[in-house]
Amino acid sequence: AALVLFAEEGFHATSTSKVAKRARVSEGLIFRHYKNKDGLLEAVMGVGEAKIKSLYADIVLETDPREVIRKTIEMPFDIDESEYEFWKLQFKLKWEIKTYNAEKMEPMRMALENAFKKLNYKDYSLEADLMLHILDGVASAMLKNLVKNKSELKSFLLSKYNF
Amino acid sequence: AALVLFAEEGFHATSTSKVAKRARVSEGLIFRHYKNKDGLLEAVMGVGEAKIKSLYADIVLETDPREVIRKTIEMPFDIDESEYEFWKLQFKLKWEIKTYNAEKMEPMRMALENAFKKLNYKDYSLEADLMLHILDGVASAMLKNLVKNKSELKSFLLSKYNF
Amino acid sequence: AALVLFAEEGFHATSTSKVAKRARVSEGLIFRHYKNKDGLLEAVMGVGEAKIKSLYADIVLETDPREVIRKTIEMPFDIDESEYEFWKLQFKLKWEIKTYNAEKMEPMRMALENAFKKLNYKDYSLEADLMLHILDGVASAMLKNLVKNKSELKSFLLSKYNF
Amino acid sequence: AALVLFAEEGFHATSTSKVAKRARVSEGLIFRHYKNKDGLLEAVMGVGEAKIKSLYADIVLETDPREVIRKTIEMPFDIDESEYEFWKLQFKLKWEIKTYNAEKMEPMRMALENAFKKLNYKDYSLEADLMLHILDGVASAMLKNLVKNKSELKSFLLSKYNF
DNA sequence: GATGAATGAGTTTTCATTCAT
DNA sequence: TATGAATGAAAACTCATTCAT
Repeated sequence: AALVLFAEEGFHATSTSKVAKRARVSEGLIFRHYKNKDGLLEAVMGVGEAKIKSLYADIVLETDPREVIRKTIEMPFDIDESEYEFWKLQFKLKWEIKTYNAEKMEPMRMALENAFKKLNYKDYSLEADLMLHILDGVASAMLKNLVKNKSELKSFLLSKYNF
Repeated sequence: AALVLFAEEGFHATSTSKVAKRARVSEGLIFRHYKNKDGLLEAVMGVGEAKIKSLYADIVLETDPREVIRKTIEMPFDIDESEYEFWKLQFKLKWEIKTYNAEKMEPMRMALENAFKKLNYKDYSLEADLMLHILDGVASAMLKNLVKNKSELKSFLLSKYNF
Repeated sequence: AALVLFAEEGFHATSTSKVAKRARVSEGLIFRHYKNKDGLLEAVMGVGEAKIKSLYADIVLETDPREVIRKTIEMPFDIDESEYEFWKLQFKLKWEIKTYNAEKMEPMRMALENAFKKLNYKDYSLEADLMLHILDGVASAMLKNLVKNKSELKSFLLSKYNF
Repeated sequence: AALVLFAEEGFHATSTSKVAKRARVSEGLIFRHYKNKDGLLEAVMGVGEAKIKSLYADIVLETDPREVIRKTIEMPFDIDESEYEFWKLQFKLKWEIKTYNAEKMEPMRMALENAFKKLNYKDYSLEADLMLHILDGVASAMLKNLVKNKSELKSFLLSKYNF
């Protein structure tokens, strides 16, 4: 319940009472389980952390450089719409919470850089950066429901990298 | 003051009393001028609206297609750091506020689409979309201070479009 | 403006800003003229005082006892509907304001008592009291728009006292 | 606590903080239980509603017409002084609150009308109306402590209706 | 494990009042 | 005489959090 509400309205705009009502439990129970509203947020983000890591793992462990790039591009398009709320929250929090750590991305960046290097891209480091920015932009747009035809955009992006 | 604080902490996390203190006025004055906390937000966004429109105008009125693309790419890099707070707010609000309208972008998109068309890009419409997504991603990263070397990234992006 | 609003919404529920807006003057002006919100109330009531006194005068100065009673009964029915707001305020204030003095009524009561005495009513003092209570009740009902047919009620009341 | 204070000072002149202090609870609790200050008022009035209904019931269900009239006249005099605050509030609210419904009185009026009819009063409807106005006036005066000798007034009134 | 009554500090908002112009 | 910007205190209301049960 917290996940959905935090995603919909934002962390600060969501009261614990709202969360409790939506979850159909007493407000007190939240604090019994999570100590804090912040604790609740951490728990919600913890679930995310795991999800994100498993997503990245598939890419980071990939050895074929072409596959690294393909999988990276496909990643945002593979998110099931049922998980949009969850991801919306993640993206929102990157703006809302000071303590949101950017280092989470680092392994991904390294994997990408490596892939571009192996494929003899000149500015492999910049290529990696740019790709992450692109995917951030694309994912943002999709989560805000601003992309009408996703598969079209996906094919287009892939074609840009010779797929 | 509201602009800075809303950008720093988010709209909901900023109390009107904080705004008043920062602005060195009484809290009451805020409500005399803006009626609501929401009214204050609207006013702050109104300033933004104007700024954005004038920025877009330069691009939308440009006739040379190559120039349209160059100017578009350069736009996020031309933002003065003193204006980062303002833009951070705009980007944050796109997530936080339900009523934030996406149609603001439409003229820009049309200008880009046209430019790509004139330059004989096959998927001109998708090219326009993608460019906007890229710039959204790049700008986001810059506002979050995640880009170390901006000019390098700028050149790199320009080179991708043959500049 | 104050009169109307105080009557409609009550003294405490009416803000000076509302009064100013309705009167189409600045809020400051109210305080220039009346010093206080209480001062404004006093001024409004002062107008009332005069009105009431002149109404009473006609009865108190009447020498014919029958006429005293007739005039007293007719008094609430003779109020023009345009003055209802004013009287509503007076009645409201009797409940709302601690300092509302009941002695205002005393001359009237004396006049009535005297009249009943002259007409050989046994309990002339109680007759006077009762008549004032009746008229208070009747006037209240009329001001609250609870009386459909006023002239009928008036005739009925008069007939009770042999008119 | 709210009942007493609303009665003493009026609804609008009583702050929720005053009510909380008097009730020796936190201010927040008021809003937890009643949602609004208006909600609190409604609750207070709800208690009144019940009280009033039970009072009326005794009269409305009475079959002997003489008894109906006697009981009606006696009603305001039977109010215990400990309940004056409560009734003061009811009377005050009739002026202060727009939504105060007059239909509450209707059953009483019908009972009275019927009684007068059975007793062959010519203008039975007007007699009923008048009696209610009288009692309203008498009760008002008593609640404002304007009646010195209540039992005297009561006997006097009863005698007027041949008791 | 779960509830719900209760709290205190804080938030938004209102309002009477002041004051320079 | 009149305005309107400004204020400070208080009002209504919210909310994270505690605690006895």
